[in-house]
Amino acid sequence: MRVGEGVEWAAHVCVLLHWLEGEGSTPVPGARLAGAFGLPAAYLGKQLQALTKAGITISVPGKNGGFKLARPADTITMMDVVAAIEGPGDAFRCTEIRRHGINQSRPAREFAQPCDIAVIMRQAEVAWRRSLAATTIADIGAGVSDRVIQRTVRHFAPD
Amino acid sequence: MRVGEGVEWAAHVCVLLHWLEGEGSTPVPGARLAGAFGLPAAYLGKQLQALTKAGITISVPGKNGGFKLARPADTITMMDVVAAIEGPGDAFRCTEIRRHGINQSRPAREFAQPCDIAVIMRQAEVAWRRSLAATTIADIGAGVSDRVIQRTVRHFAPD
DNA sequence: GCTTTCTTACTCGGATACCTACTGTCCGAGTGGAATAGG
DNA sequence: CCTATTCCACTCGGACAGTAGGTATCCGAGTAAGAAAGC
Repeated sequence: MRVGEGVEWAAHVCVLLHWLEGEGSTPVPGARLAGAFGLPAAYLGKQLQALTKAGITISVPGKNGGFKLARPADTITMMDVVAAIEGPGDAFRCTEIRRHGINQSRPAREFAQPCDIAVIMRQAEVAWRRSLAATTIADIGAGVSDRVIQRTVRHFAPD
Repeated sequence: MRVGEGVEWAAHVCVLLHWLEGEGSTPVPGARLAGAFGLPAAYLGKQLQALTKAGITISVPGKNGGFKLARPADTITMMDVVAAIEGPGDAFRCTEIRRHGINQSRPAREFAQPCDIAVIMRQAEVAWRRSLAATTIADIGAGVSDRVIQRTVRHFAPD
């Protein structure tokens, strides 16, 4: 089991976009975001596409275009970001192997209630999701000192 | 994010081995276990190897050999099984991208405390692990009727 | 000086290769039991 | 009849391909700003 690298990238990007947003703020180009973290711009673009499709960011085309958060940072949870990048499917997928082999000729109604193992795996996944949903993008930067944030923002100030 | 199919197989196998164990019970060959669930025997063998390395099962070589649980089923948690198959590594791995890009020339001591995003991802993973560790192999079969278990055991009775 | 048009540079978006890791398979080493030959 | 030996069938174990999904890259469509020309 492994979560893709894109999740880390997307989360950092969302936090950065949150720091940069304000009155009359302009969208931030994907290449600029990539430069901020030393990431390959082309591939980060793919993740930004996913965030946009999920309604987390908005993409603005054309000159002076770029990306910005689609809604307030305190309404975007880490779960939203993870789901946007990793996809909606569950991590564990029951293939109902209990029905194969020696039980393949059994009537389907004997398997009416879900497989216990699948239930347990699902419960664990729900716990994981709940934990991620408890934190928003706005929460994440809370522990970072204002000076560090200001220094970061200054890097993106118009020349 | 996705958990390998082997986890489902390993869990079912452990439950089955639990049902089959008893006074003077003989080890169950891997091919027999595979047949019970209609799985490819060769590949299931790979998972059984992992379970054995993790100390969950014991492998007995030679004629009348096979696999059996290494310890009481109520001391084997689902977390143990998942860790044995998926490996010990964390699902989320922080690559510290905050240090790259515009911050690459900053002194290391500015990043002394861990990245907030990594902390959140880790917390979620701990919740997942806790949930899995709360259920043992012995618990899983509890909801299954004795008749179904007896029927399954009979399939493995000596000819 | 103002408006309209055109050019241009910059942006995202999807289509296209690459590569790791999971999935699947095979054959050899080792072991225990059973048959057999000898005492 | 009992015992030691040999053989053999059965088991696991690690080494070897195949494939799906994540990683990385590129080039084209679209847009808005700005320059330039006309009124």
